[in-house]
Amino acid sequence: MKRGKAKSQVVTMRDVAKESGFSSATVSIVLNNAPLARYIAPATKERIEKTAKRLGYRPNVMARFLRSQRSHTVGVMFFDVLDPFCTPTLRGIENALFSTSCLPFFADAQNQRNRFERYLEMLLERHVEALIVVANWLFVDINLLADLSKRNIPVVTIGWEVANETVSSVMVDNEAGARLALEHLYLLGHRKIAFIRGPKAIIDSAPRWKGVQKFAQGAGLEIDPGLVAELPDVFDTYSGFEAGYRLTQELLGRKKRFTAVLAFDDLTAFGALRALTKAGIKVPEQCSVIGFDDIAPAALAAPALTTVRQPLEAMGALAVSIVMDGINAATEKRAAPVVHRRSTPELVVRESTRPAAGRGSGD
Amino acid sequence: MKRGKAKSQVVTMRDVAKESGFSSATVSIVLNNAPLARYIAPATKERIEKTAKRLGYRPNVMARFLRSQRSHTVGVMFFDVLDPFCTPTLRGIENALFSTSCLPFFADAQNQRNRFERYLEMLLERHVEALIVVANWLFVDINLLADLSKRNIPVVTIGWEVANETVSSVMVDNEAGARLALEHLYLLGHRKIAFIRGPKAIIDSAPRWKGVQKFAQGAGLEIDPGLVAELPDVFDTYSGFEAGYRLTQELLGRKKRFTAVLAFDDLTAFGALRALTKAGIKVPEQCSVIGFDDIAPAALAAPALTTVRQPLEAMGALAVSIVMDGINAATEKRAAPVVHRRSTPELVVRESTRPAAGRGSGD
DNA sequence: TTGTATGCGTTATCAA
DNA sequence: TTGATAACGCATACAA
Repeated sequence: MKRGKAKSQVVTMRDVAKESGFSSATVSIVLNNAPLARYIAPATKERIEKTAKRLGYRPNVMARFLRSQRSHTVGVMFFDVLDPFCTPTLRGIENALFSTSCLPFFADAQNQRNRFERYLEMLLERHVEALIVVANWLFVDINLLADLSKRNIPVVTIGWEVANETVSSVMVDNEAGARLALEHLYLLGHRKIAFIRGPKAIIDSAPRWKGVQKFAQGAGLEIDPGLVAELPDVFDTYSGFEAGYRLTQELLGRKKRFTAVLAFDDLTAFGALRALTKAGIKVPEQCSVIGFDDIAPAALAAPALTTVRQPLEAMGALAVSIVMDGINAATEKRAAPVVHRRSTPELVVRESTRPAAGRGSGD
Repeated sequence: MKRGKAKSQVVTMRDVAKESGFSSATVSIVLNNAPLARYIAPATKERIEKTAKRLGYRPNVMARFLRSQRSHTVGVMFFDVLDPFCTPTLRGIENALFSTSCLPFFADAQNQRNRFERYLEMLLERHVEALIVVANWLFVDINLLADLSKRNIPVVTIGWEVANETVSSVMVDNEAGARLALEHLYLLGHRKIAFIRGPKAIIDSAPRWKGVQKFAQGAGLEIDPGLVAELPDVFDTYSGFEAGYRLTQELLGRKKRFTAVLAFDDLTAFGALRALTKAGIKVPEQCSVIGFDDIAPAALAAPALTTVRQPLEAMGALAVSIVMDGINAATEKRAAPVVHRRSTPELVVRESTRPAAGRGSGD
């Protein structure tokens, strides 16, 4: 009944229609520049557009969804957004999404499975057109994600790969990255190198170690098992730091000389850095340290950390382009191809590495 | 016409109605546990609920919005999400929002005014029920936000305050924080202290400096103008680091002794740390450094940074509770109160500060 | 070149 | 205790 203007500050299409003197069908056609707009008189168009602007009309995405079945919305789910890995990835996703006029829903599982599931539910209730999962370690039932794909909702994971035929993924080329890191140390003359391997449960660990082994083999570098440590499978956000610290102390305790540490990731490297510093060993003068990831603190540390950079922003953008392809495929009733992309890591040389001390320690 | 079951994997309420043999009205009443559900036969309820579960029915939030005018969605807008200030804040927001079953849209202005405006537009099109703005420095036309408030969309800013009667805000008590920092140095015996003040354009700068001055006055500590530097008004994400580095070098160049540096924020402190290290001055042995914010890298640095902690997660949660009050007020047609909250900072003592060197440098 | 009518998935009002 | 029906804001098929 009473359409009180008291309540409704929101301008609807009907308001524009009434005000401009045309039907809402015409208004719809004009404002959306639909195919039929070809046949609308220019004067009409102009009048409608002007009143729309004057009234401050804004299309209602939700009402539109009811007809078009398009929500112009995607879900972005993090396993743990506090992981420094996530922020640049998020930036990359946001940036790429911006030009598609899709808006992302933000969800953070906080490494809890039930939160993950609840968020999946909420995302589904809101009919996201795609889902991007930024993953680090938590293990989620693959079927949950596969279910989405079956509903024709494209899913892509970043930093984690599902052994599954229905979910796309974007990961850095871990093997190449590890090779880059070791090669760097090798070219600086380091031969006694300590390694802190990643936890078994993390998917990146194996390929990184493989990269190390392959390079070592090719270069004739011997990996001393006495200089190899491995991170345990515990996953608080910053556990890598603590563990890196502890393992480096332990390595130091073994009384085997080493002139460089190759850490699983930057967090571990920071832990190593602190342990070395505490032990009175100067980095990089007496020992070099190299990390992996290039998270923000790497550039801030003193000494600034040499590391292998994951192109996280680009990976985020890549993920967006993959799901967008999927959305377009779905719209055109084509099957969305599932792809697994590998991005190329890059060596970033800063201050924590330098040529192996001539004589003095090594050899 | 043909309602092909080929396409629609989505279960609607009508599907549940058809399958259970009741009308969709009844289904709606039961599934929402509406007041009328009191009068529905238990057997009916059970049957409906079972079929709903069996079919995997999920309410469509958008369709629901059309009737209820509630989108169960809020906007979270960042000026620059790469600022380390943002991540914990985001976590706090997300965490508090989770229990309200509102889902946040993520928007990042990347410090660009036009992006900010475009996102505002997109958020409005999606009928967010509230807006939380996580701000650091960019200056946005206040009226844009005030407009939202006028539409009964509650707005709260975190880390930035609008000189305006319609937008709520949450900030740390900068004055108290600065006092905490200086007091810490003072109690450690430092008397020759260098200061790096914040940029004029940042709202936090003035109150922090006021806190410093007040404490100095109260304690009879002299602030040597020759030991005071000020960050310039440039705002790339990490410009504070560079500037802190440069200004510390300059301070060092003035040849005036100082035994501690009180930096505007952690980024600046990291810059100072590096400059000191480069100059061969050991921290904290020869010079203490204190920051402000307690961003993640502070705990990772070697030495770990002593700083004043902003309770960012709590601030995010507080912002959520403010807008939720606003939403509830709007629902009940009450006026939403505008509030300005100050959160209490906390001193975090780590490794970068220690008692002033007995003799040797100071005095 | 433009208008009318219908339906998208829900919920609220009214009848039965 | 339950079922028709209308309406939310929009876009399309069809009519004019």
